[in-house]
Amino acid sequence: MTDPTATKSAETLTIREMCDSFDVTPRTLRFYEAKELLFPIREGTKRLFTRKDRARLTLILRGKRFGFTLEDIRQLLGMYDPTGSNADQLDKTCAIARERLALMEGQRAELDIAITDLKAQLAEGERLLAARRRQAAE
Amino acid sequence: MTDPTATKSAETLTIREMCDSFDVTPRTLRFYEAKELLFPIREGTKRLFTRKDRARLTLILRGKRFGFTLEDIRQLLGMYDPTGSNADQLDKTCAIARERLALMEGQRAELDIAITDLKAQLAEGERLLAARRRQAAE
DNA sequence: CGTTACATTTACGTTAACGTCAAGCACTCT
DNA sequence: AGAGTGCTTGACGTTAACGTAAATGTAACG
Repeated sequence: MTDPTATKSAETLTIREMCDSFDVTPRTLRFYEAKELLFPIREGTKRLFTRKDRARLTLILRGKRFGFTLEDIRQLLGMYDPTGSNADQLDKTCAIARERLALMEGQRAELDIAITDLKAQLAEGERLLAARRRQAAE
Repeated sequence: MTDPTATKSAETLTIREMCDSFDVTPRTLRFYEAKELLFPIREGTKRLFTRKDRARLTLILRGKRFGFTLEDIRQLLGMYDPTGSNADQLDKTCAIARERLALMEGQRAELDIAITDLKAQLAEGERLLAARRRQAAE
């Protein structure tokens, strides 16, 4: 037992299980693999997604929601996974991370502005609506 | 003076002035006009951008930074500009705005998570780097 | 052993948001 | 009048991030 060749089941997910739990299509997962964002185990011809793949996918999907490109995300993922981290590779990755961080904090500030703006406009819009309803009720 | 046919200058900007002050290309402005996001005055063959256009462009560019599509943004702009706002049009626009608002607040929450995550990873990365430098100095 | 049910690869299609010519007006300067 | 500069309208090209279809494989079920 715990046969090293028996990589299947329990800890790993099939492509379908993966799709269901993350709400993505198989095409997307294969695409991410082609772009070297995920590295599922190949059991014969099929793919088996590990815990690491799941963690990475979580980060990928999160990154996407902020307009980062997959290439941006691929570089950032180096940060979360220390494979092939020689000295100046890690250094570069840190530099990238600092840039992104600054970018994200700027984005947060802008988002706050946008939220405040939109709230104000919404209030105004609803004020107008209320006024019209009063008008219509006369 | 204040000739109503003389729509040019002072209050309005040419396409180039517009491009320079917003850091976009002419192509972009024409594209936005084609998509009905901007409505510059046509002085003969040329475009003249009004104060309203500038306000709209500010909002467009802001919206873009959060991954909203131009179509999303076009709908939101109805909110900020009450032209053609009959009763249930305004109502719909408010509904859209509320959705977006919820979306943006969710996005802000996630952004906070992502920032915290990235900060932690960055700290870890730099800790590793420091350790290696001590190693290399021995 | 046939077929049903997914998985896989290959490859072309699609959408958004512009970029990049090409060719022609419109002004202005000389 | 000629030259230059900038603006205009097509119209085709491009990139990212997948969608979708076709052909093949394969694992399990009855």
